[in-house]
Parts: sequence; C-alpha cells; structure tokens
Amino acid sequence: MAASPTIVWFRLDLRLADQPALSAAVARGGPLVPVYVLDDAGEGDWPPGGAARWWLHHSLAALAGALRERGSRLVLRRGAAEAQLVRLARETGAGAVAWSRRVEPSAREQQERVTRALAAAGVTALPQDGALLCSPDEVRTGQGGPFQVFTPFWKACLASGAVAAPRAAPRRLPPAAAWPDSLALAELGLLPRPDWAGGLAAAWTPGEAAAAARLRDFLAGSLPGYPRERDRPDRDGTSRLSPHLHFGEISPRQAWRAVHARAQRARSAPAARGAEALLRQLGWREFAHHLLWHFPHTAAAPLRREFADFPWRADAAGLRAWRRGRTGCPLVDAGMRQLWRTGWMHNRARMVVASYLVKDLLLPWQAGARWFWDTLVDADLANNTLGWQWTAGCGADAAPFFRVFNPALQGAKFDPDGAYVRRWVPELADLPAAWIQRPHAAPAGVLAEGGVRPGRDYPRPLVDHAAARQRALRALRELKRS
DNA sequence: TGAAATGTTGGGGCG
DNA sequence: ACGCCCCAACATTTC
Repeated sequence: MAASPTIVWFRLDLRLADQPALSAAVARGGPLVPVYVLDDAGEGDWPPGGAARWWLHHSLAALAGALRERGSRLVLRRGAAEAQLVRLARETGAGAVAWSRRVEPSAREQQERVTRALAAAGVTALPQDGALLCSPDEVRTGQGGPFQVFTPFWKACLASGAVAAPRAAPRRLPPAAAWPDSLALAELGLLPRPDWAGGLAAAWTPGEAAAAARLRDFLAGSLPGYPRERDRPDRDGTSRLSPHLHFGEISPRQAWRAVHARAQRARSAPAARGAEALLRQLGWREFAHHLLWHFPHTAAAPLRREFADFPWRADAAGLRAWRRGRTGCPLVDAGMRQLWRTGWMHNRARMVVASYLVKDLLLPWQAGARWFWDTLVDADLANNTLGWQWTAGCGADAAPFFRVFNPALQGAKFDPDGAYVRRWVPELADLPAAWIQRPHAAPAGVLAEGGVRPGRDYPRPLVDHAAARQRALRALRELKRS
C-alpha cells in the first residue's frame, strides 16, 4: 500500500537543503504537501515585526519557487497552526506532519497544541531538530543544569560530537495527487503599506539561494580579516548571515561545514582564526537559544531577578529620539538610522546604541528589545533577548552594569575616519574626523566650516555622557541598597 | 565584546 | 653625577 501524504510544515526553516523536516517527510515515501501557516496569535507577544514580515514575504516567494522547480508547491494558510494543519491533513489525507522544533516559549506552546490536535485526529507528528547545532537539552553542566556562562557552554557544545554533514536538497519532491487550496502570497499581507521597504530591498535578497551566495562571498573574501574587521561598522567585514540564519534559509551546520572546509583549504593562520571567530558567533546564537529554552521568561523579564526592581526612567521623548536616530550622539544616531533604513545594524553599533539607551538614557532594555524586534530583518527572540540582557547587565554571562560604553571613544576606536557616521548621518559629513564623534564639543569655527548649526542641522545631545554615566552608576547603587 | 580613576615605572630635562 | 620633577606609558583597581 502506498504511503499516505506527509505535510511539511515550514516554520523558521525556509530552505530545501539540510532540512530535517523535509528529509523526514521524504523518508516516509508518499507525496508531500509543503505548507506555511501564518499564525500571528501563535507567536504570542512576539509576532514578526514589520521588517521581518517583509523578509518573510520574499523568503516564502523564494521557497515557493524552489519547490515548483522540483515539481511541488508551497501551500499558504493563515490562522491557528493546529487548526490549519488538521484541516489540511483532512483535505489531503495526510498521515503525518513533519516540522522543525523551535525554542521560543510561544512556539513551544504552539507545538504542543499541534501535537495534541494531530494526535486527536490520528495524524502522526514528526518534530525534528535542525535549527541548532546543539539541542538545548543535549548539553548540560556537570550538575546537570543549563549553562549560564558562554565559554563552558561552547566548550561542551564543541565536545558533544562532530557536526553532521549537511544533506543536499532533494532533486524532486513527490507532488500531491490533488493540490489543496492555497492563499496567494499577497493575501498574507506581509508587505508594508505604504511601502517603506525600499531600503530593505536595496540591502538584502531573502531566500535560500541568496543565503548560500552570501556565505560563498563571505568565505571568498572576508574570512581571514574577520576577527578584526567584524568590529568595524565602517567596513563590510561581517558575514551578514543573521537574517538568513533566523529564517532558516541556511542551517548552522551548513555554515559550520563550509567555514571549516574553507579554513582547511586555505591552510593559513588568519583563515583559521577567521573561521574560529565566525564559529564562535554561531556559538553565541546557540547559547542564546539554549538560554531561552531553559529560561523562557527572559524575553520579557531579567534573568537575574534582582534587576526587576531597577529604577528605570520614563522618558517618551528620549525613547522617540533614540528610535529615530536623533539623540545628538553621532555613532548612536548612525546605528539607529542604518537600522531604520536597512533593517539591520552592525553588531558593534548594536552594542553602542543599546548601552546608550539603557545606561545613558536609563530606559528599560525591554523598550529597546521591542524596537529592535519591529525593525530588524534578523529579529530573533533568543538572540535579541540575550543581546539586550547582556547590555543591561541582567542576563547570563552579561557585561556588568557598570560597564558603560562611551560612544565617542567607541567611535574613535571603531569608526576612526568617521565614515560610518558620515554615511548614515549626512548632516555631519563635512566635519573633520577629529570632531565628528563629538560635534557638541567642537569649536564654533569647526562647526561653521562643516555647515552644522547645533540644534538646527543636528540635535544637541540629549544627555552629557559623563553625567549620564554617573547617574547610571547611582541607579545601580540604589538597586543594590534595596 | 569598557572606561575612568588611580597607581607604578622609567626616561629625560633640569638645577 | 645626582636628585628631583614631569609626564607618558603602562598596569591595576574600581565602578
């Protein structure tokens, strides 16, 4: 008897190569029914934000195209995943649903609802691992608990066994005998209206093929210089793989193997160091997912409970200025405007703008996390949570709260010519490098020459950094006393 | 995956 | 030649 159809429920794994859910479905031997279900309610407090929805639209388009090339299709549905999947199983006679596990709290609840609904309908659930190198329950401390410090976590991860070879994409996918109804992609309503996504489209190409090309380009060019260049927002030295990894257009193990292979071929010390540095970044992604799995409350609340009472300020105008890149602090504004325009921000700039919001403005990290969630194409709940709690000093292995970034010094170190600021804050472009990171302190003649009238062409600083730093340290002492 | 304050050292100018 | 001071460079401590 021929095997019944299998539904491949695509989630954050929008690829065909090294796709465990797809492999599991193919292994069952029957026809495949690939589906994507847009289930905003199922994402709880964190449905994808505007930039991520734009990405998702184009990634789904790419996936649908790749499926068509293999004789299949992508069915699109909207609504509660459990209801849609059960309905689709009835429509197609599917006997099983395969998917890739996720670690986000809402996604876990959604998985449980789906599993129950499928069981009730007599359909087999085939959940798979594959979004991570180290499944969260696989690595444990000596005491058997979850890790809370990166380095031992990463060591345990590396020691937990060789990374399996990624699987190639199936050449042909057995089509359904009769295709069920599908929404048109546009009906998902993922594209912004009015269309503000021009900057995103100029900066990015979503989809599995583009992800592979991005990795190839990075390996061909930037890998040896990566350890130093990755810290320079004025250079193009990062991998830019983050949105591709978030949407699963490339698997961490594909990236891992490619980076390793490239470093071995090169047999050069810089390439080897570059490979190690990039893999370490993959490690932070693993660590973030490990933490969100074991501490699901941390997307909203600090991991270190004592920080729940931190005396944050309320300052709507300050928050607004930060969001729009009008704080009067050039490196912060450059980062925030790069984010707004392209849906992405250089990691060094992320640390600086985050430190500025949390410590200079003394605003809650959750407000920053929410803005990043809405504006980043790579918005990922685990990574975003780890990053913000790291900055705010309230997370696992976090920077101590008293570690306050000085934006002008960070600018001098990592954007020494001011090229990054010039690019994203053009009203400062004619200032000399010596003053571009702190125009508020520049002599009047320098400002006049550069065509900058403080408060008119460029905002005066919201806060004086030295004073703001002292205020932040006072707030920390206040917290410690209570 | 800081920065500022504070401490130490050592070379050179100078009386 | 010597002691003294200055200060840059570096190290350590503190937030």
